[in-house]
Amino acid sequence: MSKKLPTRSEDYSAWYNELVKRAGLAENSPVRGCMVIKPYGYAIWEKMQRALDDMFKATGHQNAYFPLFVPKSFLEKEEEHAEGFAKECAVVTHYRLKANPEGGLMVDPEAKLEEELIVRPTSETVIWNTYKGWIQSWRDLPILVNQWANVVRWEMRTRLFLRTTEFLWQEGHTAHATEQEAIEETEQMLGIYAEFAENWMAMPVIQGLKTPAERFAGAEETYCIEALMQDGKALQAGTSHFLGQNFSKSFEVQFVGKDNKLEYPWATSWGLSTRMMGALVMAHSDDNGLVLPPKLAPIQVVIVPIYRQEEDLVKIVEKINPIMEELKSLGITVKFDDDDKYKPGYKFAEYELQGIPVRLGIGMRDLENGTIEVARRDTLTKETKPIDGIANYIKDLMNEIQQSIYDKALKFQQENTFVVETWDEFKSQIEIGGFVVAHWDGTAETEEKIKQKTKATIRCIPLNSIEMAGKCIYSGNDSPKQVVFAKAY
RNA sequence: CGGGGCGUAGCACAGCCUGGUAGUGUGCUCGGUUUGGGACCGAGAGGUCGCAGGUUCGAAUCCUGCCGCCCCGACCA
Repeated sequence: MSKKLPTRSEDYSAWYNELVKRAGLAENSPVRGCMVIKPYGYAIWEKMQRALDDMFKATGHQNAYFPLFVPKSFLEKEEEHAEGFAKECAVVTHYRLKANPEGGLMVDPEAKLEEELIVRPTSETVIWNTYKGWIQSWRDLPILVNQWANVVRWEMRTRLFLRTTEFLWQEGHTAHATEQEAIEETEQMLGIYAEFAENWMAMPVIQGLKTPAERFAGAEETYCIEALMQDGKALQAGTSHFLGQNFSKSFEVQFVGKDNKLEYPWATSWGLSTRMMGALVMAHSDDNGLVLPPKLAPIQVVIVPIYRQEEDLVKIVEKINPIMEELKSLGITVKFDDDDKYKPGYKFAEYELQGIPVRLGIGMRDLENGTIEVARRDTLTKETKPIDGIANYIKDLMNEIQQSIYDKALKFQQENTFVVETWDEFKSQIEIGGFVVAHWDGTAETEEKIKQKTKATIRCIPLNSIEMAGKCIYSGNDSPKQVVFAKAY
């Protein structure tokens, strides 16, 4: 195996795949389209889970768990939903194997299920079937539930983290007495996703609405956050759906309101998946490996001792122990790497590959001078600092790095967002990449034509886009506001 | 499902065209010297060459069939 990663600019895809594997995040599994998330990758995912879960709880949500299997009849109930997911479902048809006369095992034809079970591609149907039993009165509402789960979508082509057959996510499913309340919930959760992306992942996003063509199957309105990757392609990073009364009607869920009238509750659902791991990699990493924002780094500081003799190491340990304690008491996760199987240079490269935000180096020279070497992963800069007061310095540095990674990503996003007025400009800019802001006449036909001709899709209609009359770049018809186009993952 | 490519040591590959009984890098094991940016020297372990059949005195190499994987498209909250 070569020691160098491929470079980002030469072959982005190869760089990404190699990085995900080499940094110890995940690898392909022998099972079609599925991946193995390795301990280091999972540790980052756990930090993401924790951050999101805290935000969900702070807004009154609770966790619950619903079945993996969806009876086919459930999936059929909401027509658009059924149509949208039908093409990508794994289906359980039998419940038993038996010995094959020719060796090995075979499906027992006697054990055919009367009704096929679908491995959930999403849980709206099982959950609304359950909510039927939970909701009778306005007093039962709202229901604010989230589940952490795995889902299966049988996509034709897969990519580590970005589109795997099985993936992990959270899906929130809420029920409300009024339309207004449900819309507010949808928007609130989108806001939480945006806050998570920007404050935790240090990844700026555009919040917006999907066009009807890009909407979740069965939703009245789909809100999303869209991020820009370093190769100029967009990535849908999270979605929040206003489901109207589609599911409550399909599953015949009704409640008696304060006015003693029967009503259908209003629903939302919102999800964010392990795809965010891919986003994290593609948003910040460089040719030396991952760059993790401190808030999501499983290890925030690594200390590498540099020594020749065993007694030198003892001296270093003596010096470093109180600093480790101090860092821990400041809430910083720190690892001291005295593994003598590898040389310092090897360790430096390895921790850079893993994106550890700060590396401290300490050797005899430092012990004499009362100093320590501080290396930043994000800027790849090194400086020698006095060892006194180093813990507090590191504490501040964590915040500075978090901010600096965000600023860099924001600058990249801004520099790669282009406003275009004409079809020619549009075509050439889409080829180059980035977010392309342009007028659109609002029709599905135009949207489809543009997609066919350029492979660009409307990523979203930004929530903050201002009303500004113009002409559609494709049809020349009137357009009330600009939308964001891009090629997407 | 279409178009292209690949299957040889843990990993990455060469060898195949022109058949002669398997090699390089890296990783691994042991010993020694090293240690402030991926160390060096020496010794060693590790492969039914994807599977099945055929041609041949002889097949990783040629032929046929099958299986698997990757890339590009179609598909994709």
